[in-house]
Amino acid sequence: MNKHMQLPAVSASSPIYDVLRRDLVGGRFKAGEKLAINALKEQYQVGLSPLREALNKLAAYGLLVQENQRGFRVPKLSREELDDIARLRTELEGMALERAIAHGDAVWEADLLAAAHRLKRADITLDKGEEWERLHTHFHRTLVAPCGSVWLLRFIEQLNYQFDRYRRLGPKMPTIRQELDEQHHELVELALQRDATAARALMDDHIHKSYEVALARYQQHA
Amino acid sequence: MNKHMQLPAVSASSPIYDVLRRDLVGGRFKAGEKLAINALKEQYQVGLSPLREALNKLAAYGLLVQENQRGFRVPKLSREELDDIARLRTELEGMALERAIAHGDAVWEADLLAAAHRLKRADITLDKGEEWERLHTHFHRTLVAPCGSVWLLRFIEQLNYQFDRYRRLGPKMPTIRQELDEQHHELVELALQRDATAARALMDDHIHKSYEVALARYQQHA
DNA sequence: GTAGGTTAAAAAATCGATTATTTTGTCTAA
DNA sequence: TTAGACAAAATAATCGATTTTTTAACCTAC
Repeated sequence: MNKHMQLPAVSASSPIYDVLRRDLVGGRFKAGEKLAINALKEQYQVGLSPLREALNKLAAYGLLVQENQRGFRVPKLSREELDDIARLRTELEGMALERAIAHGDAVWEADLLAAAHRLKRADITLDKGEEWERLHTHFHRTLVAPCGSVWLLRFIEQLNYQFDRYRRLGPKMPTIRQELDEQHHELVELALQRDATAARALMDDHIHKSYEVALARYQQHA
Repeated sequence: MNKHMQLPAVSASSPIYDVLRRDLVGGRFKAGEKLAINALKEQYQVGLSPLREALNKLAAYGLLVQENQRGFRVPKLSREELDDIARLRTELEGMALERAIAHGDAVWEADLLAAAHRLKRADITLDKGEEWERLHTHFHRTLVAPCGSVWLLRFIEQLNYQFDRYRRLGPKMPTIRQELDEQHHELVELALQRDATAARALMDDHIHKSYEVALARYQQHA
């Protein structure tokens, strides 16, 4: 495992919190939808208190909107917000990648290679979309992990969840995905070569391509 | 009021949440301290459910640490984290300020002047430290408000709360504070002149000076 | 005297029920 | 027909009590 710093515990390991976050990011709820708490209670087979606490956390985290005395709602999607998220991702992940390349050690290099390999394997045997998502998230996290800033990592994680709400609106697009997957490996190569400038440029392009996928899906979605 | 975008509702207006956040940022709890929920319940005269929901939100927001089945704890302070926060503040607020200067309109200019003036007034009649803090936060928020990025504003807000946990460790330092206050007015001037480069440089310096204050207090605190 | 294990006390988390608020439907009057 | 007021239903929020887990104290055996 990584020896990197202890995160200030964003996700207390409450199972219902994790499950709900996964379902929100994965698009199991419609954007703008109002959550019927009692229905959720049954659907997920949890008590009211743990459920409400999870919803509160998710709201603080930006994956739900809490309205005064009227419960919780799935945030709306908008072109403007997608642009915002993609732009900030570019800035923050670029920054983090540069720092990671400056500080990452041999363990990081090994982790990176492993994460990229597992991702490719999961892509070839392309069952289990959820498993691919997990590995994809893990790869991008590994890439920036040794950037040295706990807070930067937190923000990047948050932005990625938000971004995925758009990206995962539609079904897979095999051609563009293959292109993106190749970039994953190129990113590893550049990172191992410690070429921060080229890596950052590629990361910019990678996020931009993902953005175009997300945007297309968002526009089809309407 | 501002006509700027609807934030994705970070703070649901639960009164206990706001009060607790203020007290956490203001240093009414010791860093590392374990929160006794029943004591809080009495102290703040609230029920268990609203209290726990507030604590959960604060944990998701990074102002508390939630440990598996052992309640909530005030996060520890560390030199490394302070450095991290200050550095990220510099990057993010600099970015936001540049964008705000590019997009801010006449209403913004007026808001800025008003916020700076109120802050100075509160400083002269220097009673009510809490009121000064409110106005200070409001000034810095106004400065970057029209940056056009909801998420950037969220992250900056979060970082400022964290930063203030360090800055507010000790009593006022009149000399350095005066210097910082002058910078507030200079920031307004540069913003009105739309000199993004100079404004950003000044902001860098402003945050750096604040950082030195915070660091001194943190070191005295041990 | 210390390590390991058992029990008692304390605290956190959860549950079921109650209360308060909002939403929906219906009726009346203009 | 429509706007407004009222009542009923639905839903959210809160409360008090119970259950579970952790922490502390104590005891025993080595």
